[in-house]
Amino acid sequence: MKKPTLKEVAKEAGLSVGMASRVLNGYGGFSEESRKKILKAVEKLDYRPNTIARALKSKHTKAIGVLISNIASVFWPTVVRAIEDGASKSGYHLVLCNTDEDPAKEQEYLAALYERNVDGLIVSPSPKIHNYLKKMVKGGMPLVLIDRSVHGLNVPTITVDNEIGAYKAVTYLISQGHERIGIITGLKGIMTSEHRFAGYKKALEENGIPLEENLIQVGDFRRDKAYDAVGKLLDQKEPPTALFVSNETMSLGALLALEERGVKIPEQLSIIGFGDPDWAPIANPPFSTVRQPTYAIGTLACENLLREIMTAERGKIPAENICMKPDLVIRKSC
Amino acid sequence: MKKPTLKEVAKEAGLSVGMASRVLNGYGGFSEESRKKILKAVEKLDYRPNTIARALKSKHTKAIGVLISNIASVFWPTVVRAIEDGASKSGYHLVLCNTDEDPAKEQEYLAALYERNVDGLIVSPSPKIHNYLKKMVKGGMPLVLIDRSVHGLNVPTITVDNEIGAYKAVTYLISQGHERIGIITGLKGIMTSEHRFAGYKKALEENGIPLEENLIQVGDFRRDKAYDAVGKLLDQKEPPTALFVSNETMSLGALLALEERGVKIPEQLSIIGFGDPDWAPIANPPFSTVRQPTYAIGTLACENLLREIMTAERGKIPAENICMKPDLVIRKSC
DNA sequence: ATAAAATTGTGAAACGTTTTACAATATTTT
DNA sequence: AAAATATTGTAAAACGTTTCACAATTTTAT
Repeated sequence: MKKPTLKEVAKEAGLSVGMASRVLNGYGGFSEESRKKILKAVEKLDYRPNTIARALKSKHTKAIGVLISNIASVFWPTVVRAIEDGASKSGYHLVLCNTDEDPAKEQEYLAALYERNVDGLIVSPSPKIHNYLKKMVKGGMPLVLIDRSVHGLNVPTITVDNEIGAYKAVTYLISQGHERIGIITGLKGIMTSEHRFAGYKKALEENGIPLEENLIQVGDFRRDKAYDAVGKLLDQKEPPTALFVSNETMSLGALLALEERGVKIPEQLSIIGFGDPDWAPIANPPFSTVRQPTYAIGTLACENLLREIMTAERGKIPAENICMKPDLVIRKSC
Repeated sequence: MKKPTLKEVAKEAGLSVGMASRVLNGYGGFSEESRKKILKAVEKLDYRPNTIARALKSKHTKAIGVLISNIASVFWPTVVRAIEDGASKSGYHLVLCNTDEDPAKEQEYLAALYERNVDGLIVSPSPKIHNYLKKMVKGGMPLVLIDRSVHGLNVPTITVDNEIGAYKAVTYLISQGHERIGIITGLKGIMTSEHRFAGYKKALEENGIPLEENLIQVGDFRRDKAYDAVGKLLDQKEPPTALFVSNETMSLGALLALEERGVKIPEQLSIIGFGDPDWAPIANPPFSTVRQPTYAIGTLACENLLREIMTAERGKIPAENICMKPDLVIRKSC
């Protein structure tokens, strides 16, 4: 019923606790004979080390905290899966937290994970309150930023070149002859949104197309907002002939709105979205996107974090900053 | 740099460690005066309790393990999100594990989580090796099963009535005049697959339609297998006029194959899938499905687990067995 | 055979809490 | 004013490991 302890193992084997610990951790000296005795006792009692006690003494928990906005939102499941794959290979566990872009929630989770003594953190930071994050880094907590960087925080950061991605997409639309190109942006203040918008702007500018206020709809990464935005875009006197949407979830909302209004794609409106969800090929019509290497992002984040954790001289190594280039996947929606 | 300990707090406040602990946990007697002293010291040193030490003594970690097949596969992100929402409300953290339906992985994770002293487990069990799970339950580990039940394991179980769901779907197809109805099943040996197949069978039987071997394609829940299955189905002399697909991921594969072959839906082939992914409304054509209440499943699982954890007389309460009824969502693919 | 070195083992301290038993002090009752 | 009771506080024992200092024993070198 009760978990056997090392003490009981030692007793069963007729040896001391220290000895048992040594054998089990293959550290220090012991004879072949006592090794066998201990192992036999372990077997007999079905002993399992108590990670808690170990952590208390050894200072590491083999757990890493993952803070993202929402696991139920496209992009993240794959990233988290990649992180978990990497972590479990090295015997680490994932503690998953959803912040919903809410700085208060983020801080709460950070504090809790700190109390929990996780060995490191992979965080997609919310727009505000990075002070606490900085404090943790200063306090020696290994940290890797993912999807968004934080100014003044010198830690490994895995991002996607959002500007390039958006730029490529909009440039492609322009090359197809479009001049009135709408955009549904992401949540204001969030780095990815800003960069994607910057890419949009740059593409227009380079082609001498003036920015037009009412072609710019501010979204919030959620489906319904994009759905509404499409309405506003289309109900104008001079509606856009093409549309760039800033993330997968909003692409869904936009397509839904267009479907309902019976808008012919790409005849009446061309559309391209940031993020390449698995449904893109079977959308109506097959949906053109900017694809980010989701799994790779997770893998890199995990690798970098584990390296941080392992490295004794933490902080001395200049933080690597990895920016992945997204690809254009042209299907039939433009 | 170093985390301050309770000892240091006590020293700063000029009181004993025991006193500090009492104040912080609001337990036992202490004067208003010493309360203030302790609180001031906590403030000053920015003290944070060490969860590890607390867990070692108090025997609970405020962590729950979640074992699912794959977080990157539809259905699970929402379920996990729901679980996390429920857990965090009560101060619990989630340790996320992907088993890939692999009994070996499952067992490994279970053992690790046991060593980690999680307070409870939410598990979607893989097809084999439930012995270990049973052992853990006997050992007093609170457990809630999700999506699949295990014979002989008397614990709360949250499932979907897969048979009814499939039955409804296939019955609907029959009502539309179809007689040659194909199925792409899930992975053999997994309860959900079997039940969905049973529903398919039952619907056919009730309508006097004989089961036809070559209309039954065994899938594995993965996209590519479904893609191939569609090929095999369509290349027959007498291809089916309707198709039932056993999960969301495979629906994607099937639709992709149909799209590539230029099969007109629903004119040439009607199709309906188990599981209602968010892309269903914008598929080509809008995709009819059997919808399961994903978020609710997660919420219920979490509620039941927390109840198990809280309940002192664990095991005495007869385990609740919740079976949710899925709905048919008819769109335009049939 | 003795000294030196290497090996194998023991016991106890430490990790940071919670909690129990009990001591000291203050308050009430007679 | 003394005895009984209630209130605050302390000190120390747990929790289950790891690890350090050292004791006991064996092996090797002289």
